[in-house]
Amino acid sequence: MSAETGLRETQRRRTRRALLDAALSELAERSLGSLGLREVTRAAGVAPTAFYRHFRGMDELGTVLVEEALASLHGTVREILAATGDAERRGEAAVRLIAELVRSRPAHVRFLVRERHGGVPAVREAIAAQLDVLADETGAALGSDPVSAGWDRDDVTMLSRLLVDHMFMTASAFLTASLREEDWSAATGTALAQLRLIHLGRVHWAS
Amino acid sequence: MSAETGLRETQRRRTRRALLDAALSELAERSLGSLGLREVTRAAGVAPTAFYRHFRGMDELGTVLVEEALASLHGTVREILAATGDAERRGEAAVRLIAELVRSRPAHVRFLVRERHGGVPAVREAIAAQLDVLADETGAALGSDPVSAGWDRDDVTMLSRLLVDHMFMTASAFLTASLREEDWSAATGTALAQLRLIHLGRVHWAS
DNA sequence: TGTACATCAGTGAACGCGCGTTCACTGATGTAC
DNA sequence: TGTACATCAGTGAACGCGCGTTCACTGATGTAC
Repeated sequence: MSAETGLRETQRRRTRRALLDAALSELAERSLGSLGLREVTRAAGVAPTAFYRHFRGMDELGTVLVEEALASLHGTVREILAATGDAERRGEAAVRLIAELVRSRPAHVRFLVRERHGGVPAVREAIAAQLDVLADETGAALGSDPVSAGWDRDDVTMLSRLLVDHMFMTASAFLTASLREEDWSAATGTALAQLRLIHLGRVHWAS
Repeated sequence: MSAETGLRETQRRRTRRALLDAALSELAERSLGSLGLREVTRAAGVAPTAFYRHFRGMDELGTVLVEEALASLHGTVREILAATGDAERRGEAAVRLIAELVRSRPAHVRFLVRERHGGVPAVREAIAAQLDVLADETGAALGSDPVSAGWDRDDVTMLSRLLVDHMFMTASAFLTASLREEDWSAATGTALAQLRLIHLGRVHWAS
């Protein structure tokens, strides 16, 4: 088959992944700006010098993590926007999909939440730019929703931003709650109620 | 007068403040976890060893910054909750007070926004604990508001959290917009519209 | 299939550097009489 | 007010350490014939 790859390439990819995973794992309790190259290679089980076979430096590894994490998020947002049914059902789908993202890729989500306002300008700006894109996509989806018929551009924008920020809020709550099932369902309930309240605001909006 | 202090004490306080201010200044583009003791003393214009006359280490300086920043924020929240008038007026007061806080203490606000989800557990937890207190105070204020009469505890809590998170959202938007007057007024408009929408949700809420 | 050579992911030693922390000190400020 | 002593904020030298980066290397994998 055409996707066949040699042993060398397979091993190369494995090491690269080990470096990225080691970094994500270290980032559970640290921030990107304070993470060192030697810490990553130590956690990945390779010599420090092996790092340079895969990345120019920590900045480049950071960039790759941003791309990976944003791809996960982007997929989830598209699924949320594609949800059908009444407002309550779509809200439930949104919260469920966010919960699934946090469960399946906790390190990616934590990375985004932490570095969104974090101390590495390039990473912060890359996340901000992608959130603008997500807000635009959300805005486009809202535009084709009868509830928002006749809304002007600024109002759609302010609602999109509120929803995107609420998604982060919810993701962050799930991360904090991730240990106790009881906290997890409380976070779900809170997020659902907030979406319900925002929806009521939309229904009665008159610009 | 009893508040009289000697030259020595005056100079001591000045150096301590210089260290705190130097740290806040460095934190404009960095995160606390990646900030070193020598960087702080260099920026403050004192020898590295002078640091130990004031703080046990960087952790203790971080703790003091948390206390200072949260005190600023707490004051603003109390003023917001004390605002009177109809919903529109109270919303305007809230956004104006947040804007004033960002203008008067940008470094404190940036510190809170950044370290709220940042890489130093002790700082993150101290901020989270204080935000719980602010949410409780907000909840108490909502409880004595006719619009929320008859709301159950969980609903008041979810709204308080939404409002506190929205305050952070708004503060963060002001920080990002701080350079251009045009962006600043756009951020004000967005925040006001979001509060208006949330208020509409409250008015039509039925648990 | 077997052989000879090329590639290149990962290694280990070595480097210069800035870090946090210790220590004994200095000299201005504070205090007792 | 003047003198003798105590305090203590800030200093500068020194330390051991882990960092990022360089370099020539090794040996398994890939390729050409």
